[in-house]
Formats: sequence, structure tokens, C-alpha cells
Amino acid sequence: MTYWLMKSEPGEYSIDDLKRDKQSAWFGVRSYQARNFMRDDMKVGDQVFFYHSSCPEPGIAGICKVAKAAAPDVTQFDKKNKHYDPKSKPETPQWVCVEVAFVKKIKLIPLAALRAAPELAEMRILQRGNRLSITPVADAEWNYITKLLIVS
DNA sequence: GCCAACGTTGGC
DNA sequence: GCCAACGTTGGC
Repeated sequence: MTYWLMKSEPGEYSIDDLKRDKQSAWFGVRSYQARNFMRDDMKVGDQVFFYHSSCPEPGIAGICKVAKAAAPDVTQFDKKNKHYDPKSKPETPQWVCVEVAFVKKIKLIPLAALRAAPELAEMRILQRGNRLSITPVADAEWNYITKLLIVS
């Protein structure tokens, strides 16, 4: 069992959208490293921090869990979709995605608060230059952060 | 295989 | 809008 953090721009898909949908496929990942995490390492039941990025208040906005193992991302075959990949054929899909299910929305834990915690100094998302949209979270980091959160 | 140019990410 | 950092592309 591994803990994860997944980034999403709330203008694209927010924790409120997931709360409404209850479950959703994590479409649109086009990074090999992030894809490999989904394909090889994410297991049904794994818990995930839902992180809001590229927005006025970046930070951890909620918790979800992996509800379905990786399967081909259908947006890669759709010419009209912005995630369309002409190199990808249904026989040889390049991109996969897991599905996640809503667990809870929390009072946002701002990025600045994460940075301020010495316990999280090694956290992947806080490292200089990190751009990966899906990262594993160490058990100790998960435990520390879940002590901070307030369900809202 | 190297590496410069380019595009993207994401915080500020 | 700016800029640092990174991944990808493509010429050689």
C-alpha cells in the first residue's frame, strides 16, 4: 500500500468536481513517469492527496482513493480532445489512467504550510523543480499531514 | 549519443 | 506576466 499525491488545476478539475462525481478517471496525464506510477504502482485502495495547482491558493484540498486500476486513457484516441495523441493507436495505447473515488474534502492545507513544516522537508512535491503531477508520499509524511487536516 | 532550442509546468 | 526548471524534439 502506497500513499500518493495527485495534482490538478482546479479550473480543470477540482475536489468539488470529484465530490459531485464521486468517482472519475484521471484523464490527460502525458508524462511517462506519472504514467508508470499509475500503471505499475497504484493499487486499488491506495489513498491519495488531491492537490490544487496553478491557482490562487495551491495546496492539498482533499483526499481520494484509487478505485480502479490503470486502463487506457480514452482521450488519447479522440482527435477533438486536447489530450489527443496522434502517436497512440487503440492496439498500442501509450497512455493509461486510474480512476479515483472521492473520500473527503478538507480545509485547504496551503503549499506555504507544507513548506513551513520541517517534517516535510524531503517531500517530493516540495523539491526544487519538481513538475511531476503524480508522486508517492512517504508514510511519515502522510501521517504528519493527516494530523493537520480538518474535514470541511 | 550529444546538445541546443523549444514548450510546458507551476509558483509567485 | 515572469522566470526557473525540466522533458522532449530534432539536427548533426
